[in-house]
Amino acid sequence: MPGRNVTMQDVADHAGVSMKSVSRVVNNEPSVSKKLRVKVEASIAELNFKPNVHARYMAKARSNLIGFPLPALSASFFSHILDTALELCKGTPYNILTYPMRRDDYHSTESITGVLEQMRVSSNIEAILLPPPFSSDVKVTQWLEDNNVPFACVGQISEVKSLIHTTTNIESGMYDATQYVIDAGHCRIGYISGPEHLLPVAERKRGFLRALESNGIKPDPALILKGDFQFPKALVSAKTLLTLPERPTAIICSNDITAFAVLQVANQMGIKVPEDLSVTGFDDIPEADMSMVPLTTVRQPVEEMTLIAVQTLLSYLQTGEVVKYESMCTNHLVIRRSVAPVN
Amino acid sequence: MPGRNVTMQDVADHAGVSMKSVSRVVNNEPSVSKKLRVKVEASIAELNFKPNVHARYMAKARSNLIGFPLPALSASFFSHILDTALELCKGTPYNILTYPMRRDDYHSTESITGVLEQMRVSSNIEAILLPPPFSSDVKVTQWLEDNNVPFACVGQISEVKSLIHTTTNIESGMYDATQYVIDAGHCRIGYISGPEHLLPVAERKRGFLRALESNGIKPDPALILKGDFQFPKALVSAKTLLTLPERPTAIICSNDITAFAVLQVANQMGIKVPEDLSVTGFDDIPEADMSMVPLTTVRQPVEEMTLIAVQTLLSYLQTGEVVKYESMCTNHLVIRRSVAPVN
DNA sequence: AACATAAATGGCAGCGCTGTCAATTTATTT
DNA sequence: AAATAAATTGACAGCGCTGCCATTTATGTT
Repeated sequence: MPGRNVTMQDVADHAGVSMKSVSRVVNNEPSVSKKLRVKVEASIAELNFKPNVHARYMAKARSNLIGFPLPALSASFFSHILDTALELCKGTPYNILTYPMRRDDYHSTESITGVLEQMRVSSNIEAILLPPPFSSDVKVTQWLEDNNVPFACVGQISEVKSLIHTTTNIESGMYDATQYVIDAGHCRIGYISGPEHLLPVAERKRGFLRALESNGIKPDPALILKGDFQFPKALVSAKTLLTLPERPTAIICSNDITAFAVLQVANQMGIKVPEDLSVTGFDDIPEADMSMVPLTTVRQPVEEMTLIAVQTLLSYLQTGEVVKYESMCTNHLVIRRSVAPVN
Repeated sequence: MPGRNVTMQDVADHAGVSMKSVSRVVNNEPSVSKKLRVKVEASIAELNFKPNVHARYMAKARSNLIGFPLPALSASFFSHILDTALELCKGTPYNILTYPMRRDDYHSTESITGVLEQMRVSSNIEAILLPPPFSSDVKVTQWLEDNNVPFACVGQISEVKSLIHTTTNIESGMYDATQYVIDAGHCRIGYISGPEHLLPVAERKRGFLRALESNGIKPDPALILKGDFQFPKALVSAKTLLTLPERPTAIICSNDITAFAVLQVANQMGIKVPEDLSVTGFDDIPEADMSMVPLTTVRQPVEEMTLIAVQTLLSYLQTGEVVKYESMCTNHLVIRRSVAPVN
């Protein structure tokens, strides 16, 4: 066991200055003479002093902590957000405190808000960076608003006003994807949706429908299925669509996972993609590019959204001013090889 | 902004008892009368008191914190570990503190240990739960040992003794996979390795080689390639293997990502899997099952390993005794559809 | 050179909690 | 019922740091 840790007082004694001076150096406060700074920094280095975060959070009225609830989901997506956010906090006094959520925790709104409450009260966080799927859960955002917790949403939309919502033109992203498929000559086009009570999911569908309409294609209810974004159910939907007497020549999926299911079922049935069936996804998860036939899909600019969300949060926390209320980033179609001209 | 938070003193005043009594109730200490407990719990509920973690970590000599460095990698794998670990901490005084690592942070050993040092000194963590890839980085484990930080490794092996290593019979897992392919009649078998300086990666290769040998197949150097576990390089390796004048009828990959690359290249070249080419992976990441042709691969029992690692850690922290030094879990072949009898 | 002003440093309380030990209440024994 | 032991509760310091304000030192002005 390592012995007692080096404290600020130790450094002060070693450098022959007051503790407060050490504190000033550590926190880069102004009005510190060069001489003092050099001396103290030497002692810090020699003793290998690291300030104790808990003590700091205790002493400061403000914790300088931004909470980030980390969903226990397959998660390159969240790593991406987190990575960007951490990068932005570098050089500011602020820090990200991740709150891993257990799977159970986000089935009920109650336990989500329970965790948020925990973050707020126990750890004294000053704001929350809210990633999907929480960012589009009205009950969650409502709770945050009711409790006066500043928060910024990444990548989704919600009716409740956060400090800032970063979102993308989801509707037109899906419109573009659909148009692209239509341009390839398809007109019997299947669609597998997700949990439509979430606004962004509904948006996706609207984009699809609008593209159909503006091309004079009447939506066929038999070709439009409801899914849940999960693989197992998507498998069933895909099979349903592909065993139709007159099956679609293209299937548009509301997320990439669903598209993978379509790919798998098609392959199993001997239907060739993209020759006999075109498929598109949404999200552009990393695996979309690693798929057996690389998936044409819509990419959300996660990094950009996070950047805006965190910058807004930081500037709000530091100045108290809100710069913008909503920011629309543009997503775009990533064309790979899962769509081909109709046979 | 929410006003001042409810403190333990507030609860004490409200209940008309001393602060220490509230503390006792909150911490479930013995020798608290039922009457007191009821009274205090009522006040806690009424005031919605939540203890401040920072204050607690300050006051306690021991922080009751286990650090978990969270690699910013595509990460259902880590969520799984985290989830299991959190579950196990429930009901103990211990907690997991995640330390998200930025991508840059784990390219150099120096910055990894920098982060670990940070965890140890700044947050006063008592132990570390070490997931891959850190768990097989000797420099990291060595550093932990040198600094007397108790740690438990999940899922890898390393020469440095941690409190406990949980690992699997990697070698024989790969042996089984190879044997399975050989049993299907293949004898021209390609192999794409990973970063072999990591022990577990070397183990995988040994298993492959041993299976070849015990079946009297001489390893062909032209068929054995070195990769880095990443998709782009795997793409190149796959192409190399499949454009060979006499190309292999099966390719064994040292991880699933690599196998995906093989699948993609084969598809692009019009080589049918599994009819014309059998492929196996290793790890059984969730996407293995969602692949266009579901991947036959070797599954590591992550949950079991985490369970053992965390339990050992907890019991060590609470009793000071070390129960075991190494634990071998068994992985097993998950047979799906990417392997078929040789044509 | 004497004074005013600004810059640099130090002293001390207190953030919210728990550990130690002392004070009080309750139960047990003779 | 008094004396002793056991259980329960409380008072207070202190964990390591920062905010506030007092003090010292350097800088500028006439």
